[in-house]
Amino acid sequence: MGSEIRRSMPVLPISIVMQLTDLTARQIRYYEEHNLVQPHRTEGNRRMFSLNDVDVLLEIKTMLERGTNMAGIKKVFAMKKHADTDGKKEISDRELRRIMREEMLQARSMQKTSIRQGNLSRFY
DNA sequence: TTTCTAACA
DNA sequence: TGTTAGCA
Repeated sequence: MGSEIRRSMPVLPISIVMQLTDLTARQIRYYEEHNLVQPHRTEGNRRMFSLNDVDVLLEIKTMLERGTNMAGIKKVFAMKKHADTDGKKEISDRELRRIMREEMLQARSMQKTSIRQGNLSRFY
């Protein structure tokens, strides 16, 4: 899983991430406060993001543009973490399913997929 | 020069 | 979320 290591390598300063995602530094730091991304820190306390972090930020941006609020975004990401860890464990929160369904429909209605369908499809 | 934290005429 | 202050 070498490519995975590469994607997780913290090599991008916030300025680059801003250009890649079209998000402001304020927003990026705000999403970090909410644990949506966890960039590494340099000795000088500077944030260093990985390509995976950029992907997460882009997904957040997509959901934001669609109107999803922080609460909804948090739930979806919490679910994704849960899915990665427990594989195929049943979801208890109905609202979470509703948000997930909307996310799937939205992603499907567009040309790009904001969330890997392979990870979510098994819940439907 | 760039990024960081904290805070709000 | 923007923006600014004062550091590192």
